[in-house]
Amino acid sequence: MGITKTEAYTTQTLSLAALFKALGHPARIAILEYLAKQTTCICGDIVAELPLSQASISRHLSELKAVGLIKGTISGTSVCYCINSAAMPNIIEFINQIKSPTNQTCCS
Amino acid sequence: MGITKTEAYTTQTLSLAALFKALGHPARIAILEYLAKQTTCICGDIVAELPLSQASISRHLSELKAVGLIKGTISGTSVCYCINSAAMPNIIEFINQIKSPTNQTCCS
DNA sequence: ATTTATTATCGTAATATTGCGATATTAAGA
DNA sequence: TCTTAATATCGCAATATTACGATAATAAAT
Repeated sequence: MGITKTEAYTTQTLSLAALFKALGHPARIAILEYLAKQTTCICGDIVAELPLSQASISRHLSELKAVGLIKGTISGTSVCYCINSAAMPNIIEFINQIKSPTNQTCCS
Repeated sequence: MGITKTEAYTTQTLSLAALFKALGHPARIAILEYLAKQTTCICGDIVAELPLSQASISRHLSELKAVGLIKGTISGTSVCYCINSAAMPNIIEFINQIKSPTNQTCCS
């Protein structure tokens, strides 16, 4: 990312930014869309869904997991992934706060 | 960002990712929080709000503007900024789609 | 016309991200 | 135990991001 002055922000701001950063890559959006499309957890066939190597997918999955957007459970030789709905309220709350009632006196 | 295989994703996935990427930096979160805190547009005093140089703030503002999260209108020698609520529905829709009814048969 | 104020852009250095092949790790099955 | 299968991690090269000082651009005011 280049140099970021992390010490200048609140923990909340930093964790929100981290959450959004994890969402800020098409492969990770695609992974989440795929997981959401299914009605159950996905154990193992995510690599086949995207045109990326197994190593790259694994990396993206671990980033999504690191910020709590997905959960993974080991199941034999494979891993079951599903979306962690618990991560969403923070995002929704922020967006609601942001889209709030600014009186658009000049930018209209 | 390193190399990203943009050609492998749908336009919608790419633009969602771009939107989230713009949100994925603490300075930009802080800018949006500041804009939301006000009841009117902000003309000019954003630089004083954050511990970044004028050049850096300007860059962050233009990134937010590029993805449509804020609007800016020139007003004399300064620029008036405010949040563009029109950008939010896409985000909310995606999050709602994502947090949807996965039967957590294994990841619980 | 000159100065002042405000914002944008350029150029550069430091650091982060992405993707992949290769390899390690872990668990199941023969 | 040896092999197979699935996922994770390492190391590297390519590229992107971030931040800043310096400077340009633009508009108001004198």
